[in-house]
Amino acid sequence: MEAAHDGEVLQAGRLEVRPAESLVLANGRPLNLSVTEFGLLVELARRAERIVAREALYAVVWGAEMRVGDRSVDVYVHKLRDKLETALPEWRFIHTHVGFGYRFSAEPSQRFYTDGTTR
Amino acid sequence: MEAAHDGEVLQAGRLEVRPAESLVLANGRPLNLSVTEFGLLVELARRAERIVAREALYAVVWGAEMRVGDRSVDVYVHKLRDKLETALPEWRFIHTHVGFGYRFSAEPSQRFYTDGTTR
DNA sequence: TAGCCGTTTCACATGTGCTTCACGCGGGGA
DNA sequence: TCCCCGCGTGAAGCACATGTGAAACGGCTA
Repeated sequence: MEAAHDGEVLQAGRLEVRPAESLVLANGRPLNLSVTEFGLLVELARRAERIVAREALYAVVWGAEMRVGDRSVDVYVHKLRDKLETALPEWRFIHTHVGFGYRFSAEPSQRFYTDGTTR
Repeated sequence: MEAAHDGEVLQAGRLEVRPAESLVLANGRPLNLSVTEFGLLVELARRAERIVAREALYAVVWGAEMRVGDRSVDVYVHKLRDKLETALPEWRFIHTHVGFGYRFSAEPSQRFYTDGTTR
């Protein structure tokens, strides 16, 4: 069945998502997310390491077909990145694949420069 | 079994809840709560660190299904916060998760400002 | 009966979320 | 080079959720 996610715990780095409890922990501390933000994060995390199209995310989180030109997913990805960045600055979780969609994956947030250094 | 709470003692910071004795201690001093206030606090404390929906709280404390638009839980959360704040100003116990419900957890009542200081 | 206490309900204040828009930037193709 | 398209980002406007004080109500007791 589709909804057998009771004890489901999605982990990525120091991020822990518990769909059944509507709870997200960063470093063990609860994150304050809106219902939509939470839904989007859950669906992204469930599809970790895979690229998910905006239309697919919209369909499952908003429960409707995405209209052309609708930027809601983009906006909410931005909100999520904000909060995740604040809670866990050392990691990046949501990666853009231009023309395809987003991919969830915990990766160190190193900033590389042309000279090869990290600052 | 569900009701084996005889010697149950719920502790959170300097707050101690003893359901079997209908007693709540703050800094060792008994708190004066009404029956409903006490019931709500017990159920919140039993579910510490988890988000509990208003409907769930109403069901277990009032023993009935919550009607849409009923604000009782909100009002009693407010009453509880009042009394807890008076007794233990340094701690915050009941946290709101907009759209989801309340979460019980003893957390220092620090006020953070944009400049990063605590006043 | 008057008064107290706890509960419920209500109205208003405040806070937060959702959608949409506008602008900017950067890469790729004409 | 210029233009177009996709995406990042901040903000405005409205809707909704929650906080809060007080009135209304009912049972109990002095």
